[in-house]
Amino acid sequence: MADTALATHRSRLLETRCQTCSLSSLCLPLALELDDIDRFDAIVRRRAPLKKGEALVRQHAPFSNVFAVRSGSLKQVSSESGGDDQLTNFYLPSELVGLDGIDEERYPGNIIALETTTVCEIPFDRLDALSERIPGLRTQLFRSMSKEIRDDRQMLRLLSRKTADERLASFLSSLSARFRRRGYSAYSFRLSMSRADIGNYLGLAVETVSRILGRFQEQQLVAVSGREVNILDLEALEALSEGEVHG
Amino acid sequence: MADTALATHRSRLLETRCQTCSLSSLCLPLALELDDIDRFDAIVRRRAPLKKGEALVRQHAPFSNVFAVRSGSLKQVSSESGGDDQLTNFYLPSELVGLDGIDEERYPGNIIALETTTVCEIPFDRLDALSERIPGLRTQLFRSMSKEIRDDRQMLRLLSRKTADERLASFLSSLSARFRRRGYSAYSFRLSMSRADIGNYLGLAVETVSRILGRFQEQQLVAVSGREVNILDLEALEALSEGEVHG
DNA sequence: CGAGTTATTGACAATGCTCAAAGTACGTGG
DNA sequence: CCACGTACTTTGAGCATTGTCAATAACTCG
Repeated sequence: MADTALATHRSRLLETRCQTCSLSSLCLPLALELDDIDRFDAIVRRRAPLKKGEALVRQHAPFSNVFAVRSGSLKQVSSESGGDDQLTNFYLPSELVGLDGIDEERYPGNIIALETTTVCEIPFDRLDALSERIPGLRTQLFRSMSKEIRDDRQMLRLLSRKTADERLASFLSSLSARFRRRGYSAYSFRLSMSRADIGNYLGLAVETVSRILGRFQEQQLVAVSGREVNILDLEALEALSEGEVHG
Repeated sequence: MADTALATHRSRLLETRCQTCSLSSLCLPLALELDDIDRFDAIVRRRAPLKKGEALVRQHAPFSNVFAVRSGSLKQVSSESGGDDQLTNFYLPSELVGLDGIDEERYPGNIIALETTTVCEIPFDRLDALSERIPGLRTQLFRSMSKEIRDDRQMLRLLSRKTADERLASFLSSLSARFRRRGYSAYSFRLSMSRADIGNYLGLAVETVSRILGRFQEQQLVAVSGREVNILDLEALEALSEGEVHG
């Protein structure tokens, strides 16, 4: 009995250690030595899964942790006075959440689970301290932030120059690439976000999202059924997303 | 003779040291002890001024330095295949340029001087190493990057939700605030960027920028003459930029 | 199974873009 | 210092893309 409990306990610990985590090659400790991974592991806190719709952090709450997504997905929504929300990001497994709160020491948006989602909680002050002793960790942190800036700049381009069709095509091919990178199918996946979320993120009305998805289907680019997506012609989508005309 | 040369040399050194720099309260070493400022100072390289239109860095060039603007201003322009450029940022004195190149080890855009501009060049590997020994410097670096992410998210909101009028109003009041923070007039300044640059940045056609600036003038919000701007009603501009209707 | 949310579809309107042309500022060289 | 060429800015007219409003259809989950 005690043996079984212990075994269960140990296996639970094991499955929640960075070294055995399937995301280790994508996540923050990706470049670390074994010893360093252990040190990093020691400051990480595992959390109970979030249910769909639950908030991981609330806008304006004091900043103290960053989070790495283990499974599921989240959205970040910033509300301004006037009730118009802006969805600024979707987060998938291995991605780091909360880095935009460092500066003002508050989280700049609500982070909401789109489905059942588990995250690792990483106290930022300890991460910062550890990054002093582990240069590789510091590098990785700088890289994550730098990448986030670059991604946002891509998004600026999307919002300022792309047509509605190009935006949807970008969105789908980018999701496809992100899933592929994580070992999932690049051609067949389920959207965890609503059409309204997609529209909000892409700067389009829900109706436009719906219409264009319909059109893509007619054009045999994708097969969409509710939130289930099958990509039929990834190349064409990618071309479209870069503004190349299609026949 | 030798004395004079030495004196000149020393004074030139003095005027280009962080401790005597008028931007020290806004720039990277803002929170450091005197000793640490000296250590930071030692890795900073001063550069000959850039002339208007000159490139500080070219897109895709290998990343090695970040830069702090000392005087003047710059724009960042990313070109994608297909010749459509996206202007992603304007940089004013004390701001840090190049942080978005860390991740890919290439600069993601051309950085072009909008007028005669001087910058401090900071080798990133040395900055990184120094940030190991000076926690306050590391904190400041994280903050700068975090702020850049937050600013970009604000920009996403602007591009995805704001009307052309709101965008221009945001642009002007944001510039006003940035000048004020740097000790310049918040009400009277000269735009170093062209209407085309503004339009590109805000996701608008040049013609729209011109028309709306004209309308703002009719409405007595600003007085614009070429690139010279006088803000007549900052409150109204700020209200407008948040989408509040105006009479 | 039914209430509420989410998605689709249609008709119409508006904001901002494109194209075109003229006017103005700028800077370079004579 | 002025003249000229170039680049930048303004203004007008028509139009396209996408948003808004409205109604219906399809899920989702107690």
